[in-house]
Amino acid sequence: MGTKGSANRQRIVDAADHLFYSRGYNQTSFSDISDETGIPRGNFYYYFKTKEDILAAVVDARLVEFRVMLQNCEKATTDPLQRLHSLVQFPLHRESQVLKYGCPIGSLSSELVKEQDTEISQARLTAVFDLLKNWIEEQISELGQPARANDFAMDLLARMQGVIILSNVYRDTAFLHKGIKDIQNWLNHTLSN
Amino acid sequence: MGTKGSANRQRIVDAADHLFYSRGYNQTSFSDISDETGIPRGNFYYYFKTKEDILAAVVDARLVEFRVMLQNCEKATTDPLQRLHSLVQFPLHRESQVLKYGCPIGSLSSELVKEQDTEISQARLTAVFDLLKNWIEEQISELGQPARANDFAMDLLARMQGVIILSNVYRDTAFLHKGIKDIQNWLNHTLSN
DNA sequence: GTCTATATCGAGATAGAC
DNA sequence: GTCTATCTCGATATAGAC
Repeated sequence: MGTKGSANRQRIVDAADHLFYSRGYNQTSFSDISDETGIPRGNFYYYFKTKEDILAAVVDARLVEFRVMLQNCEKATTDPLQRLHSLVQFPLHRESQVLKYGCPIGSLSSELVKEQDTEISQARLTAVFDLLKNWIEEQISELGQPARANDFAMDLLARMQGVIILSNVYRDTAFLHKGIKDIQNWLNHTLSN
Repeated sequence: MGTKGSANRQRIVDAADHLFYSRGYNQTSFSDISDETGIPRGNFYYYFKTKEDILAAVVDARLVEFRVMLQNCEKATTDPLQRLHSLVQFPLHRESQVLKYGCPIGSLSSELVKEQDTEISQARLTAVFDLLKNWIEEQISELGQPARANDFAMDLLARMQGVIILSNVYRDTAFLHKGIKDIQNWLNHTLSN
């Protein structure tokens, strides 16, 4: 175990990760996390100074989760276009959660941009978007179109967020599938120049 | 004044509307609304039984705001395609707020889908999306393509939400403008069949 | 390291005077 | 209709025993 070892710490982060996703950060209390882990409230302060510190740990955890996801996209194939397809399909592997709770980074970001105080977690949040954005840019560059990489990455992220939001609001599984298919068609069309 | 008359009631709704948008529903307290209006907390309960009742009134107010916006789109021109362009450009008229707080209906919806208890406001929220969706469908039908109306309306809403989310997260004014321009190009291209 | 007990604060909500 | 005073609860956070 490193500096962040301890099984209990990890259990707290896991429960918080799940609860922040399903209920939202502000709607999740220490009691909720305590109920889910069986670890008493007061104990949290041995591992974290504040609730915001737990949030930071959760965001770090999501960063790791997304890195793993991207690595899986890379393992699947060496073709950058296919890798992008792999990324786009990812929400389908989490379909029921996406329909119920939206995007793990998009919905959390939306909640945290409203935060008046803390600007700290703000930077952490765009870090997850940046991770995806940079990875997409790499794939585009490998396709020999580095000049379009930035614009394209932003467009792709925007489209995915839009499809997920609408699917979530209407709990519309058909639209989620159709929206992703449309993005894939757009991928093929726009990257074959 | 009708059943919902009273200047004070209106001032409460106006302040809540603004605060729910800039801070979020759950992050806005009665004290916040009291500070902004000068009306004491206890007084709110003369006009509303619960905080959720205030939320319902705010959603109703946004419904009215969006109806007015759509009516303005209709006044501008009789051409359905131009009316859609008018709708798409709307976020630019609220640019600074959109960059800071996102979409008034999108961000509120994202916050409220997480609500475990109340299913009431849930239905109210999709009502605003439905208002936009139905209006878009009307325009498409008038263009003689009623079969595509539903799919097209969902796509358009998803694209706008996506562009707004990314603009908001990165506070990227250039992307907001570019994203809207891209949607307009897509509008022209896809509706000229 | 782990747990209980408790402090402190601010939230939504109520009662009742004026 | 308007205002003050107050209730109750649950939130984050702390102290200190074991």
